[in-house]
Amino acid sequence: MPDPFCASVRALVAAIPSGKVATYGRIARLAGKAHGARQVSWILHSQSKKYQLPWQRVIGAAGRISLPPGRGFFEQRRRLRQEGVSVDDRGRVDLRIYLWQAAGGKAPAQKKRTGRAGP
DNA sequence: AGTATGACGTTTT
DNA sequence: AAAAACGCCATAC
Repeated sequence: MPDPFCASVRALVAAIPSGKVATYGRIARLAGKAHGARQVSWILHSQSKKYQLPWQRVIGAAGRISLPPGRGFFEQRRRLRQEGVSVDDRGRVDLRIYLWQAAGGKAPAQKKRTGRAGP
């Protein structure tokens, strides 16, 4: 397993807490490859079973399950719901609520004033 | 070695 | 808002 990227991806995915989700791109970036989203998906596809990874907690950046129906879409939806994640019938998840944000990874959002003084 | 493919993401219609 | 086009990059053949 001389592939650090692979190991990082596994560690990151394994670190996603139950009830939260992450996106392929996010994982890829944290693992060091800004454009490795596809590779993350490939890694999950090939090694999720072997390493017991919570692959269901990784979805597309649009907040939607990327897995095509017939390839595990329903299973992923079921698993997520079982963990308490609300999933739309079309596989949509509200990232504002369920997106996992690594501790210390992002600066705490400062107040984002609307720009115009209040009423 | 070159082409096709995909559990992606961003940009443009 | 939704769909298509384009870019990326490791595997498969």
